Amino acid sequence: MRQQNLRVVNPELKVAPKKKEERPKALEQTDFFPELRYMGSKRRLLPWIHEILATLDFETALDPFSGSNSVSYLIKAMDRRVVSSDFLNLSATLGKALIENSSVHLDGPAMKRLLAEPANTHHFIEETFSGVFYTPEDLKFLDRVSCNIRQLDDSAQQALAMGALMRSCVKRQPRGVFTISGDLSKYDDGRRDLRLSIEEHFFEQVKVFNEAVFANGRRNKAGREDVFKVGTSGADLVYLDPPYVPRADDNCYIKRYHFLEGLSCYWQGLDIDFSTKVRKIPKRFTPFSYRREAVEAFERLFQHFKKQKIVLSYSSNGYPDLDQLTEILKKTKKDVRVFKRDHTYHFGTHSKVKRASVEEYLIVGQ
DNA sequence: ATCACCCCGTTTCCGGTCGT
DNA sequence: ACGACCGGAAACGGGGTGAT
Repeated sequence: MRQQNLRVVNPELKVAPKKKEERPKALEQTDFFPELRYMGSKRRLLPWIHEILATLDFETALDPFSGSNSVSYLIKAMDRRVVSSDFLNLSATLGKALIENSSVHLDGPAMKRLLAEPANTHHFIEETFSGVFYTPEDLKFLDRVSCNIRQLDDSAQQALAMGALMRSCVKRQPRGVFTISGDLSKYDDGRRDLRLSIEEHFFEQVKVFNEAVFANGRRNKAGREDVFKVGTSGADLVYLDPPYVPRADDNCYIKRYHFLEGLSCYWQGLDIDFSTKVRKIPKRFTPFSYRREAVEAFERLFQHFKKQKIVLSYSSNGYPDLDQLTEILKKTKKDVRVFKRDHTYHFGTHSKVKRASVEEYLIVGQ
């Protein structure tokens, strides 16, 4: 405890607690959300998104680009029914653990089974990623737990354990992306997360995921659907956070998170490209990644959700630009409003390099 | 209360190939 | 020639923490 805290202060005079009381309950719950270091994550924007969602009348929300599931988590915390989906299995897994699951935890018996030495151990991860990521002990541990996860009876427990395992892997990496490999000692700045083994992380992350589980009195769902195949019946709002075409770059999530996507299904049915240094899996197609197809993709997207209120998350970095997007949205929605907010990246790159200041948008159409 | 030091993010850059 | 695409990696300052 700090010295200053020992000073006697009249609690009535303190201002800070008053502020705390004013913070919405839903946002308090989002403090428990286990963030991945995920590209495009809206976690820091959750208070702003909450503010705008709170003005809208809806009972059931779709989140078909769920990603890290942070916005689904927020909407669940706002006591609405949530249907979360993504075309990545890692996102669907996080959704099953934190959105669909309301009550299941990883208890003692489950942990015992997860950590047991399996009868017939597979060595796929150890054999494939030796010298690429992690230590041999870490890789052996990943093989062991991966095998044991599939032996659990409860699918929510499986998802929770996989979520904890994925977050352990992310924390053990010096950067949030799986594009750097080999000798990563130059990135070692002494931080605690790099000193812990994946096994040590796993124990911590199981606790974190257990504490993140909550119920909101609704039957929430999480799945892995293409956005154009997501069912819309019964939903009155859709939150859309599609990948966007960057100005001069790509937005491929597989290239950054291939390891987590593979891990989430133990690379079942996935082809590994051994010509790549980091053992990548094939990129998955989405029209939102291509300049040629993005405009048409948005037209189809808005058409697909023509009966729902649309809340579209977007940034000034993207193509097509805000004006084009609002014009497209006006084809299916009478009332289109744009909320803007400056987004300063807390971390990141190249302050010497000139770049357009980024504005985040929420475009609401109803 | 101040300040040095530690932690750590994630977009953007770079150099290359491919397709037209 | 040109832009799209791809694999891979760098950047550097904000914010937290603990010692003083």
